[in-house]
Amino acid sequence: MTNGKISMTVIRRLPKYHRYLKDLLDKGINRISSKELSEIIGFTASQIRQDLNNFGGFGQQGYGYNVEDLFNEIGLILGLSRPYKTVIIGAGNLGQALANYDFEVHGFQLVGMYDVDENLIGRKIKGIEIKPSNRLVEDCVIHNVDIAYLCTNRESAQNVANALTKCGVRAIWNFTPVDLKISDESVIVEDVHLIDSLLTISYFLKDR
Amino acid sequence: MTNGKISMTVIRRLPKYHRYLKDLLDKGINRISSKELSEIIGFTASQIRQDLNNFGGFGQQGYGYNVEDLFNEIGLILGLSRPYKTVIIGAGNLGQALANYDFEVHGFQLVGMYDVDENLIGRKIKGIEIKPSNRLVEDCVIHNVDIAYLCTNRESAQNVANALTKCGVRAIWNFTPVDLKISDESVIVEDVHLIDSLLTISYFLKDR
DNA sequence: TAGATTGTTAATCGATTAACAATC
DNA sequence: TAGATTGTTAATCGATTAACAATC
Repeated sequence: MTNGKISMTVIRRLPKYHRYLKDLLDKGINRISSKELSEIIGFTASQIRQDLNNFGGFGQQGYGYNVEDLFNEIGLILGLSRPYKTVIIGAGNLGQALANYDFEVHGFQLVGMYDVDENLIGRKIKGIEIKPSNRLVEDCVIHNVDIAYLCTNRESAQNVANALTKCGVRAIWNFTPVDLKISDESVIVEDVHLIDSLLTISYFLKDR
Repeated sequence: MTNGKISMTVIRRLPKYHRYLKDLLDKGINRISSKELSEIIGFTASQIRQDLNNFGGFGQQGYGYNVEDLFNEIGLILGLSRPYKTVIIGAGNLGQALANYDFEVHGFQLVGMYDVDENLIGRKIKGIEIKPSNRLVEDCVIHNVDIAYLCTNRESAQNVANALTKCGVRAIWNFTPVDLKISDESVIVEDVHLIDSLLTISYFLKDR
């Protein structure tokens, strides 16, 4: 199906399809045309058909798409068919917030939390004990961790990232305001630069 | 300078320019060419010159750009010349994390935090007392709040958003997994859909 | 079958890159 | 002045939209 040359713009729309199809499913709707989906999701019908046809012909002429089938297909495309092991580095408010999100339902299983703060070490969040950061590398190797949620301060970010790439972690979800330099190109870095997002707001507010 | 038809792709790059120029400034570098900036920021030199010339001719032929001037100009473009008043709705871990970020240095002043949880109401975060959510509308009007950080659960998100638009809030920074429906088109909504970001990671991990 | 809607090709639009004259 | 680098136009590339034949 997928041929590896799917564009980033398409990939970034996939989670939105997934969310809206879940909503439709929960509402008991089992059939939808690209035109109807267009009206609720806000992409054009043409774009929806183009996007989906990157991965296969999931629809049926004269009928549309089966909601459940399409939801499952997109789940497969997004890699939700199997679990991922995750760790959180930096167990402050943000790290704790992420620990409490229900990412497990999508297969993201939290196996460790780490911090350097003695006041946090030993505490349990969602059944996971916060451990000292010097245990991180060892644990990642033992547990075969897939994804690290990086919630440290800006100063530690690059060093922790370097350590993570050396112990087999395959992706870093980066919440620090640093653009990480990663030598291993197979490691995926997904940035959540909150300040960039906030400055976008102020751009639009400035002359109102 | 700005003519209102700047594309979203350009606008979303501005905060990154701002960050990198700050770094250069802190390093004491006061002059940079588009080529040099290109090498550290990762955009092409051509793109950098195109981007900047949307807003004015900030450079000088044969010389390049003055780092401090350019940093200040981009700050102005991003609307950082004046303060914004902000509130946080939902004072759980995420809300508290946002309260503790140093957004004040960019002029985002937190003036209120709200929650429905009796265990949280009355607590102080960074000198701000968490108040019951039924005080939100009144306070927004009194304080002339510009931006609301929406950190409620999915169920409350749309209702709170409706209330916010009615009391003059001009932007919503949306951390809920809901695509808000806002009738007032002048209200800016900036989504931080964490789950979408995480699913993008799993897309790339799936067949590795 | 007739109607509906897909899958897919072609046309358009917008964004990025390349090139170079202007000029500091 | 000569060299460097911008600002800006033109060329290319990629993404979106439109159109329609295929087909359920």
